[in-house]
Amino acid sequence: MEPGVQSNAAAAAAAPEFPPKKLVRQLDFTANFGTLPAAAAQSQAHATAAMQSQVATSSRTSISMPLKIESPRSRSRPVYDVKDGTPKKQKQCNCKHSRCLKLYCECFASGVHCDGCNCVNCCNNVENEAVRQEAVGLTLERNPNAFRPKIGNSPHSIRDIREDSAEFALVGKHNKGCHCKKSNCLKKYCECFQANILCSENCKCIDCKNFDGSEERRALFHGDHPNNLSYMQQAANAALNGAIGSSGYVSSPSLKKKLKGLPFGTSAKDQAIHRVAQLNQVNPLKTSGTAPPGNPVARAVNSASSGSSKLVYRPLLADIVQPEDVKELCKLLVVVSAEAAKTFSDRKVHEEKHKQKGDQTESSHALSNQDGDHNKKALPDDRSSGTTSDKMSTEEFTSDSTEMQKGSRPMSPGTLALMCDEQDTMLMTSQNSGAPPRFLYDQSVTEVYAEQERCVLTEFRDCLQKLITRAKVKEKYASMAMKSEASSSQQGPVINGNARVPMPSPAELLRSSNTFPISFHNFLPPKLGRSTTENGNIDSKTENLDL
DNA sequence: GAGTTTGAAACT
DNA sequence: CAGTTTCAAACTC
Repeated sequence: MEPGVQSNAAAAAAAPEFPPKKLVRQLDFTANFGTLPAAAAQSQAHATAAMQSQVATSSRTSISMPLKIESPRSRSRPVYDVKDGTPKKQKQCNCKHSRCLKLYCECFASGVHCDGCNCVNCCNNVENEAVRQEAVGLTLERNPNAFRPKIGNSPHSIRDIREDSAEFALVGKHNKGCHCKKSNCLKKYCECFQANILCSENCKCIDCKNFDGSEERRALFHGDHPNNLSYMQQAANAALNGAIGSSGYVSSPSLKKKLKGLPFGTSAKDQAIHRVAQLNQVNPLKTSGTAPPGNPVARAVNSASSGSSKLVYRPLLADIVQPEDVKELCKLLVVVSAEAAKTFSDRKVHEEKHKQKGDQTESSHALSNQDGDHNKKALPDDRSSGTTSDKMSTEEFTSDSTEMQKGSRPMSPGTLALMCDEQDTMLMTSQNSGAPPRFLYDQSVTEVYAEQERCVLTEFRDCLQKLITRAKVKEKYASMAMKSEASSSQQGPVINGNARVPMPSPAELLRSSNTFPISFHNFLPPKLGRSTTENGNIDSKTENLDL
């Protein structure tokens, strides 16, 4: 073994100043380095360097900050197994000429020591910590943001992604943007693609096809590959777990074949798109402001390109769940959440009043009662009408309230991330609705969250169950329709249970059938008042909710 | 597994 | 800042 190449175990043992190698890399959507000590109120470069220094010397700071310097390269760890989604062993670099002291090296770029890598002359280890630190300094000198996450908040959040886009994209944006020229931003050469995000206006790519609404991208992510959904699920899971684990995302051989098989730049359609892209200069995003789908020309081409002769994958739910339904559901859940907060607050107020009343009664009658019973007696009777989980959530979180006050909130990072945008709104809503604000902030924020989460998840579950029922019914009808078509010997290609036959297609049959409602609207719960009117307009209860 | 392609990083 | 070189990963055969 070369002297520079170290063993993983030795590195881990000898490098207590660095986090364990297998730490899940976290997507820092906030990129919030502003939480660094005021003492580090220098440039961001210094802040980052100071952070490394702090970490390296295991010194001060109880401040919440990433212990590990995030990789600017989203292509690195963790790698998830494409089959079961479990984390695989991390990748190892193969550097030969950089001594693992430049950003070429994934490990170095990730801010971790090389650990069981196949590198040559590695200096990214404990034995060469001085050299390494020097390299870190040089790198930061060149680029103060070198070790910051490359993927930041998206300017086009979920709401801006076209609802009818079938493909899945994580919300995020490459801070620097990619500069791809030949990969159409649809290969892992592209940092955006690798991070499973759409190219943004930051990108300077040429002939980009990694935009929302891109047929090529859609084909790549949808196709008829049975595992594609699981890939997406995996990516979503990785994201929810704070990782940008796209590395294992397109790594399946079958999907590679699909990639390989894509007729990039060969079809007339592609040429048309190419021309449009060129008309849009390099990166269409830069000229259209949003995405090519916002560009009428590009949209037209995309639309035309999905011609009638092409086999189109149509999910069974395609006719049931309309884009507006998803939006609608989201709004409903927001309302449910707000309602839950309000209800919870009202209940608490009632409890307080009840308790005070009880105190007065007790004090007027006898002083012999023990104080310790007050809280238990104060538990409201009306809670008995609640569900078991209702009680549980309240009680178990009440016991945590002191811990919560200390700043520790028993909430998953995923939940936090999901709620970070909404929680303030929720609390404001609750306060404005008459709930004692101090109570919310000082005691029961966690309880409110728990209650909201419970209500939202319950509502969502109910919707999904109904959706499943609809899908089953539809599947049955589709199957029947196909059989009848087959028997009339006008058989067309069948994809996933949806026959593409001259006419009438099962979808048309289904649409024209009154047997069951097509629209998702129809089985959204009437709770809180339907949030859409008959003609599909959103009523005043939800229309001002900014999703 | 070797060779090629690709695009970020580094350099001029 | 633009052009070129270096580099290592992704990809192809």
